[in-house]
Amino acid sequence: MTERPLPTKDRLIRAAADLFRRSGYHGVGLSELLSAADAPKGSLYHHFPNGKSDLAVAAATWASDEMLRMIAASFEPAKDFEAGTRTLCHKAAKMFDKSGQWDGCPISATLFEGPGNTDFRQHAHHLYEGWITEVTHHAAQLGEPDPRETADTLFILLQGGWQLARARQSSDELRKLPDRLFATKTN
Amino acid sequence: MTERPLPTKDRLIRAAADLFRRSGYHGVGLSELLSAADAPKGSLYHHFPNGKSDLAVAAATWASDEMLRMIAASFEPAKDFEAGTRTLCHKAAKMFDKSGQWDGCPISATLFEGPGNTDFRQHAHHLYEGWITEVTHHAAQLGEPDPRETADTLFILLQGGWQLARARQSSDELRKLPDRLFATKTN
DNA sequence: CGGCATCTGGACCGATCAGTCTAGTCACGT
DNA sequence: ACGTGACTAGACTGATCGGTCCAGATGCCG
Repeated sequence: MTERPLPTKDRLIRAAADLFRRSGYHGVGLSELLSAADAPKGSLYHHFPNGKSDLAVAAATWASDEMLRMIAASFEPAKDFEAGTRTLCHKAAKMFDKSGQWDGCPISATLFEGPGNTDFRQHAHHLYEGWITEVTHHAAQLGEPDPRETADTLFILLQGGWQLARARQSSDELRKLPDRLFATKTN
Repeated sequence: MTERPLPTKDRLIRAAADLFRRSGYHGVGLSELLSAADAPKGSLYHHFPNGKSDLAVAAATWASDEMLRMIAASFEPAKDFEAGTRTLCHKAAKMFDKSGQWDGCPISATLFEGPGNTDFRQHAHHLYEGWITEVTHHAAQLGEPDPRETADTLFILLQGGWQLARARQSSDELRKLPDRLFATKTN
């Protein structure tokens, strides 16, 4: 992929997304962040005038966009909704393994665990609804009877499944998700 | 909301459970913690020699025990597993509303977002398995065909549903959980 | 009463926190 | 070659962090 001469701003965003997901907003210090991104403090406050909080929003948004891309890449080539769901859960499991099996959801770790700030939480809500809207769209496209409710259910399963996978240190919990969703629903 | 008859140690544990759930382990300072518990620093280090981390483990364990009690109270008087599940989700919804609708799961906020410490995470795993074991027990007791898998699913739904409820600021997401679980499962 | 252990109160510590500030470097248009 | 704005570099600051320490209460035995 394109990873060669990544500009400082992007290095900051990616390092932030990575570290916040691992330790939560308050669990990451600026010094750790900057050394991970290999950037000096001046650059941070040049690109993100409000410092850590601005960077956190950017990092969560970037992570959310990646998730949207993953959703689209799973459902667009799918024959039906079940196939797309299986692909998505499989991709999520791979991401889980690649992350070291301890990280949480990038959005909740960054925004929900962040400052008491209401803007943070509403932004998290906005990003989550973006995921659900995207899934709803594909569910409708693929002829699912109740796309809105189905998308909600898939969101819940992914969030809960990720948590269980994290506790058990096993991405299998994510791979088994579609079975839970479709086991009795084959009509 | 005065807990005056409560001994200092318990006041610390409850304040910690409350605050960690709201802001995560790193998001709560000792000063905030101590003023919430109305206790001086000396008491903390008397009751919890290792300080914040000891207290966090105690708080998470206490919160977990409360959850175990809630599970037992939901399933013991239940005619069947579905009834128990509905009671449990209803109780969870009430707890969600009472918590101010922004707090997360006390265990993951306290232990997963805590220090990189492996002990923390394994303890979280241990507590979670305690919940699942308890639900498995009741599911078996109430004649559910596959108690282990059913308990896993309920755990996933509760974790994911709580997250969605938090984003949407609506405990209805928790109340609707049993419908998602039993809608197509009317065997 | 004395003697001892448990618990409390808070002053104090070095480390680290997020954030500020300014001098210096660099790329690029002219 | 020069000027200008975008960007980097890191020393510095005041606040707050978690943690230590010990003198004083307090309770509970004799």
